[in-house]
Amino acid sequence: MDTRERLIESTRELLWERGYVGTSPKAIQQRSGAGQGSMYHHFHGKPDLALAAITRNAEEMRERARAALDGPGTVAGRVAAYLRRERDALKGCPVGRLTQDPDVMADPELRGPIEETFAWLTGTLTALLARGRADGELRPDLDPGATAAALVAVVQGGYVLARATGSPDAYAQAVEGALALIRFQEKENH
Amino acid sequence: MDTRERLIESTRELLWERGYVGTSPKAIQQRSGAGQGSMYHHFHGKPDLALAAITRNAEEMRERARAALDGPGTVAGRVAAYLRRERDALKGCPVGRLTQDPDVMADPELRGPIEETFAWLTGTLTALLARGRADGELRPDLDPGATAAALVAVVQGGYVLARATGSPDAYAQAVEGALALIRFQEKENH
DNA sequence: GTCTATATATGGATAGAC
DNA sequence: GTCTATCCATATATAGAC
Repeated sequence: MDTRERLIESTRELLWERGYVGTSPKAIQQRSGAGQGSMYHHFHGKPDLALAAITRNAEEMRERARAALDGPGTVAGRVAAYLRRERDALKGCPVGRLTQDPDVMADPELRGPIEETFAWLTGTLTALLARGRADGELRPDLDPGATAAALVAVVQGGYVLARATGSPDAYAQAVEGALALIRFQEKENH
Repeated sequence: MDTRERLIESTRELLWERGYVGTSPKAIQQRSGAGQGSMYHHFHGKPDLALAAITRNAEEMRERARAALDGPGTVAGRVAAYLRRERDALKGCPVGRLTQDPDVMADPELRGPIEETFAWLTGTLTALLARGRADGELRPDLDPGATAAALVAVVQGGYVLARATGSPDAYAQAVEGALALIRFQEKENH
């Protein structure tokens, strides 16, 4: 991995662990093994480097979600696969956590990938649920948009609970609670 | 309001807006109108002052939740009242946002009130749902603990969605999606 | 491309006068 | 209780040598 790449990867990790305000250029240099001059040669500064890191975190999150949601099985099964996907719940969501970062949200460039990612995710889930409803797998009165928003929120909130309690179990419990509720939206004899 | 009180209130706001790492002593002094010496006279330092502010944020959050959950009506109605309670969704949760703050979570003292608050909240909701089930209002196969976790997660995740999209509507949508699912847990002729 | 030197502001606090 | 002075480390760069 070349220097530029190591800088991006180190920044990705640090943004995930400590957020934008909590991540200093010095910390990035130490983790990546790159020197001061090296970092400022490859990037204009902290915001520039952060943009590269955030963009990549967002892409990876979409890729992982797509993999679970595009899988085989029923709509309800794919939603379950997505929610139960292996996650390090205590680390939280690398994209969602940035919504709490005032300096990130204040900068339209940095904020962009975050906004897009959540729009894409809820949109994709909405379309999937709508298809399940059209196919007769799900109840006709289910609201795809609201349900999708609730599901994405359960994931994001599940991370908060896991961190608050110090245990990944809290995430799992929230997810299982949501899936149990979804179960009643599946029509009996489909 | 005396100086000590203004310091706590200003810190509460700043922790809410910018988190712990993003809040400097100088910013606290400016917002509260207190001088350097004044702040260090009343508190030993940033962590000490933050503890007072976090404790108060946690107490207020419990108080507000209790007010909605202890209200009149059915169990499902009280849950709905809690979820729909007036909130500034774009500001996020003053307690939940701190779970993303590495320096807060690393300090057992600062972390304490956060852990307690979420334990209390999910516990209270669990008990309420269990009562609804025992009373025959809710389906007998509903899992109170998992459902409570899912509901708390929807609230916390709803804040994330609101901030990510820049609109409080995202919060409202997630909440309504969850409430629609809960509706199917109510028994027909109770 | 990488390194070292240098620079200004801020973070977070202590000391002592009033 | 509050104010001013002072302190050392870190944040966030820029400049220029190699």
